Amino acid sequence: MSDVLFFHEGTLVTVLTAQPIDRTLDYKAPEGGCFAGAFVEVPLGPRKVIGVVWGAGIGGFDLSKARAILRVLDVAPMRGEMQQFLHRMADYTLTPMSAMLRLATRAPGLGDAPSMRKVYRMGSGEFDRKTDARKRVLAVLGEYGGAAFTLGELAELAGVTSSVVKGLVKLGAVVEENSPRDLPFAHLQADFSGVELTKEQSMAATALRDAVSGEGYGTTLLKGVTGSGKTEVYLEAVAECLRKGQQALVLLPEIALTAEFLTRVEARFGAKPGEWHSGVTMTERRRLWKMCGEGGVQLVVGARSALFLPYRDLGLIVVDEEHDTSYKQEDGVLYNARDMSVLRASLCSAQVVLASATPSLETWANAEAGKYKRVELTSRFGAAVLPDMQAIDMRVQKTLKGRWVSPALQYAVQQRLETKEQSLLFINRRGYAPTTICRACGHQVGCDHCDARMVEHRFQKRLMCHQCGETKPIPEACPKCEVEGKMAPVGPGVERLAEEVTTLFPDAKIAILSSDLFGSARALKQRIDEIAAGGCDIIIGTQMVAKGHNFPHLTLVGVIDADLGLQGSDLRAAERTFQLMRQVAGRAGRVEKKGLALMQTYQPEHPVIRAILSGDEEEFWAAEAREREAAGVPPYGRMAGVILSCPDVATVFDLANDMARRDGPLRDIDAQLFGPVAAPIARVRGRHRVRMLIKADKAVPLQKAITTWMAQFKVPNSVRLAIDIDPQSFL
DNA sequence: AGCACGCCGACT
DNA sequence: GTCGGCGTGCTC
Repeated sequence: MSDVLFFHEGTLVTVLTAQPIDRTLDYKAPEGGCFAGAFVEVPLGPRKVIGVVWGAGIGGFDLSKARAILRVLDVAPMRGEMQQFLHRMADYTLTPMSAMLRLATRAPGLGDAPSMRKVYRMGSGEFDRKTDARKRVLAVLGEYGGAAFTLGELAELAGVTSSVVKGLVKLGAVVEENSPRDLPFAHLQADFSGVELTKEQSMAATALRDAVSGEGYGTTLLKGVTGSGKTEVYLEAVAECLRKGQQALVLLPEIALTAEFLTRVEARFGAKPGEWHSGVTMTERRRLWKMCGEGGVQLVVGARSALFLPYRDLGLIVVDEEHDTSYKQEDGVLYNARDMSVLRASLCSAQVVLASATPSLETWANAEAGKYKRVELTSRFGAAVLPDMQAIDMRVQKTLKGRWVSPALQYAVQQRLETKEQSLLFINRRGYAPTTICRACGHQVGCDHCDARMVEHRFQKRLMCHQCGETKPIPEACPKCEVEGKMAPVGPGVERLAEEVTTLFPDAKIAILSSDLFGSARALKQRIDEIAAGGCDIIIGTQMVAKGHNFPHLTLVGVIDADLGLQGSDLRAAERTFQLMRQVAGRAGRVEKKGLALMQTYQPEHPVIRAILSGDEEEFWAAEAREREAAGVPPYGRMAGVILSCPDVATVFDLANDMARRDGPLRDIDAQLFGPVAAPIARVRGRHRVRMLIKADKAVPLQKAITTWMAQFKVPNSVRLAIDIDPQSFL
């Protein structure tokens, strides 16, 4: 830290706060001075806010207005590389720095005094009445050496009530002391337990270890089919990082997957890592945030926002299931955690491992171009092999109206029931039916606040809007023509499929896995564990079943509608369908039985369906790449979305049209502007939404041109504007 | 984000 | 005459 700027008391420094002010403000350094990067409390108007000393003061205002920094907070200062990361990411995503700082300080009570709690350890006092309970307490304390426990922990371990411990404190046999609540995490041992790796796995592990033990930045694509042991392999890279004394970060796409992952980490390294996601308590978050900066945590497992923790010495970032769309933040700051991981690693000379069975085209192309190394796992663990994959041609299958399971699929499920094996039926639609229509007048029930259809959720006996979450009762009479008893569900949903399956197989035990049927991640995890243990015959699930859950008794996967998403104007639809179908199919036959994956489709000759069935993934990616390159779209061109929303239609369209007319700065870099058009769902929560799309060559300064372009317009208060660099969907 | 300042409608 | 509506602008 010797090269970090120091400011003596009274010198002018500039401070970045998380307030939405698009510049830093100057303050006088406090008593005792401060370093650049220090977290400080500063006065702002009548309030006190938290900020970071960003550098030397800028001046250019009435210096008599400069106020002094109130105090320097007792947390590790922000490192230069973190400041740089926030800056670079702000420039890339066109996000104000204040919003970036908000991302980087998402821990509560940073300014609070270190919170203390009472702990209990062995004392030296002697006493006469050695009851059984008292002996047990002393035995526990003796067994763990000089360790200290909280009252609850100690009482539970000794099997006594807390009053026994308190009694011993009075006698002096146990001492009570204050200890900071924010303690370092348990030490992880890189070599706690070895794992047996196959030859292929150990070669992959060696490649990753070598990358980590070397100096400098690098990214590796770890491509492995489902069940090939990707996790075991990248945990070896984590182990190498721990041996070097550096910190590691593993990003997971969904918090439902963290519980299982934590167990695996504990088995491999002998202790639990730090955990970071929306379900973690405030106190634990603050502890982890502080320990990241002090080096008191070696491994963090978390959701995308874990990328903004203040690591002291980050050596490795693993992005598991790197293709997963949930890495793209779609509200607030718009960023892709996978891309930003690469940026962060390049600024702190760390390694990145992007793990996936079905990489995104961006990552595939970067590996092809030699920007990323590529390590591959081709064989599945143990005796399991990839399932047979077949299409069921729905044009020739006789399926009744309002029914979705074809005779061929029904037969395959029946066979599994007879041999007591599990089947999974996949449908990517929540609820009972996607639309509710009046058979008398054709009216479809829509949401009052959005231009979206209401989806029937029979389970909850309500209609729900999947845009804003609004629900209303299922109407008896048509809201439009008032004819009674003519409201009918149209199309399939996971609940309706379950109903059909119940009639087809009345004796089978059926489980539904849909994200909206579970209140908490824990409840969901418990249900998944029951199912994995063989607690049902047929699983019916939505997208969530595709993500990394292991069902060892599963030998059949049936995809109800493999065509979903194949048509439409979304450039990534083919890629996403391919990834989803591969992931779902990969669930079948994980242990010793070969699995079967059946896909119901109306277009079995579609290139994507053919690529999935043939298993020739490289050809699929190469073909997709050729098409995107010809069209000049990502990853061979750049795109940015502009989304405007406002309660008033006229205001938002007027502004958008004006923006489209005055597109000089965009033309200067030969970028094309498309739109404005109403967004696919033109009204959400009562706000009218308009979209524009900018398409540019890969090498042009797109962000700079957009900034110049935007500077021309005064955006009314009622209009919300978001720029989405590298949008996931172009609709 | 807050919180001030400031300029127009229905009330004691 | 004044209380208060929330549009606009500032915070070192």
